[in-house]
Amino acid sequence: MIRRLSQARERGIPEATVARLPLYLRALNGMAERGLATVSSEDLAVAAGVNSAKLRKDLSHLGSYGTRGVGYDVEYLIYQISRELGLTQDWAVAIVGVGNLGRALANYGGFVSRGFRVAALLDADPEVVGDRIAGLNVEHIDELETVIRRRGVSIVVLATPAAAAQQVADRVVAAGITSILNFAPVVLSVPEGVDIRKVDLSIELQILAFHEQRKTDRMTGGPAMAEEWPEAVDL
Amino acid sequence: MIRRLSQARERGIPEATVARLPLYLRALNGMAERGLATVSSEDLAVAAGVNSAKLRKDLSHLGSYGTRGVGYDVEYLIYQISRELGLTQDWAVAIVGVGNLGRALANYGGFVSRGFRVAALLDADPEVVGDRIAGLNVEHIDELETVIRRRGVSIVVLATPAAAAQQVADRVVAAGITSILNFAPVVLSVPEGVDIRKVDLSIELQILAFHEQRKTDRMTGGPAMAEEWPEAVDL
DNA sequence: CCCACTTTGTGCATCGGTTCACAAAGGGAC
DNA sequence: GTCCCTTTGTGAACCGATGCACAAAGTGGG
Ligand SMILES: NC(=O)c1ccc[n+]([C@@H]2O[C@H](COP(=O)([O-])OP(=O)(O)OC[C@H]3O[C@@H](n4cnc5c(N)ncnc54)[C@H](O)[C@@H]3O)[C@@H](O)[C@H]2O)c1
Ligand SMILES: NC(=O)c1ccc[n+]([C@@H]2O[C@H](COP(=O)([O-])OP(=O)(O)OC[C@H]3O[C@@H](n4cnc5c(N)ncnc54)[C@H](O)[C@@H]3O)[C@@H](O)[C@H]2O)c1
Repeated sequence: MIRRLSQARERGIPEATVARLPLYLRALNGMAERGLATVSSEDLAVAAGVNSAKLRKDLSHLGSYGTRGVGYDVEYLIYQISRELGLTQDWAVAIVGVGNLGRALANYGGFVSRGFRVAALLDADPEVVGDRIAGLNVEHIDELETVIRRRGVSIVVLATPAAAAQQVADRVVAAGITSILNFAPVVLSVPEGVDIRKVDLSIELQILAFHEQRKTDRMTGGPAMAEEWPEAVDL
Repeated sequence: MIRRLSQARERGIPEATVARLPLYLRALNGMAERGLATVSSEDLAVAAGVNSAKLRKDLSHLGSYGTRGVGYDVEYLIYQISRELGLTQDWAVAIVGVGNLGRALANYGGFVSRGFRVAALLDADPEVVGDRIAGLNVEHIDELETVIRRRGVSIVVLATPAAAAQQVADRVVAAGITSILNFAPVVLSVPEGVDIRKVDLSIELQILAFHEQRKTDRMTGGPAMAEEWPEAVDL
């Protein structure tokens, strides 16, 4: 029987769901390696660290791929999620800014594993340009447009200093890129239609610090309520 | 006049707000450097890339620190947000797993700038132990408990391979740590009360790929509807 | 001192996302 | 074929977050 496309398919998958699909995919891959043929929403939910009702609702947005009384076919679900995420094609990624972080990313194996391929490394520093890292030549940022076109790059990872990030982002966007992963601690401004995701270590640590402070406050009997502004600063 | 503590203070700041405070703080620091004394919610919102009503509501959770008709005092607001986030104290951070990524993190300057201090580097590989990185000796993972206690570490950054992450997390938690930033692509299971934040490159790329696919699909006239499962796989 | 102007702080409607709970679907035993 | 058991898919209630819109508060000018 040809499976009916649920009306949910095509008509926008919720953003929160999209963000969890890679998690399910990772859990499923682990299960496939261990030779499991089917999995229940309950088991998969546990492996992915989410609630099983949420998992079922998420999957229902892709279509009706489970079998009541049985669960989901592991391989089939891997294929469906991969396809939905666009991982059945391979994506050429360029890393701009080959410093501490850029090098770590370039050398990172887990990158390649799932549809992503580092296709170019670019930097502005003549000292760095020409270096061979993870089998790739570091090219000069002046070549940006050419490299993007020639290698079919569609995702750019920004690992330059904060001061250069906006300027590089502008060039990258002008070159036709619409997907950017930004590691620099700045709010990038880009035109409508360009997707930016950011990874910000410092923000993550600050959020942890906030909660950590709450925990220790609670133990030591609450924060020092008095101290609001140590030396009264005239507003 | 002593400022009244709003009832919102102390009684839980929304998680979404907490996640944005570091953003406001960063924008404010930039403004302070440029010598601005006060800022309106509108200007600050633009600098932080959010809606101004949201910004005002966020700040209102900390207290009533603005002046109608004028805006917010930059220095004062920096202090209030810093205090709320717990950045007026300094936090000792340990990095476990000193490979590609761990090294980049250890060498990262922006780390120290705001209340965080890398206090220890730990690894299991005898080849790596003893290396001097960013002025710190890499210590053996066996010393974990001692190092955490002696240096007053309260936040641990996990940069080990995925396979080791859960095991290391267990030890770290047993040593009394309740805040972990995890770079390994695994769902860590930890007891109630332990906060985990994760940074997952691969997930970010997959989310970008999803949207990128949608964009190109739209241009090429929608996805190939027929192909649902290339070679019918028997369920 | 009053008035016009600016900008905050928030009540309220709305929205997206989560969770519960259950009817419907399918499998397997006999 | 019938019955029982398991598990999906989803309606509906709920919850937190967002954004509009405006009254209240404060500034500065005359
Ligand atoms: N290293 C980390 O662990 C870490 C963690 C979090 C965030 N970050 C952020 O990631 C970014 C990179 O960090 P890093 O430690 O690798 O810095 P880095 O200084 O080691 O490397 C930056 C690289 O970008 C290059 N560059 C500068 N301007 C450029 C331009 N216009 N075009 C192309 N390349 C340019 C430099 O030549 C250098 O090689 C920074 O914004 C940093 O704040 C780094
Ligand atoms: N490098 C990247 O750009 C990148 C990006 C995203 C995610 N990650 C993830 O970050 C983690 C680290 O990546 P990497 O590239 O630095 O890997 P790596 O192999 O270069 O480094 C891992 C380090 O952890 C150490 N280690 C192993 N077991 C340990 C244990 N039980 N206790 C303490 N240390 C132990 C190893 O000796 C090694 O030095 C991995 O989980 C990886 O998937 C890395």
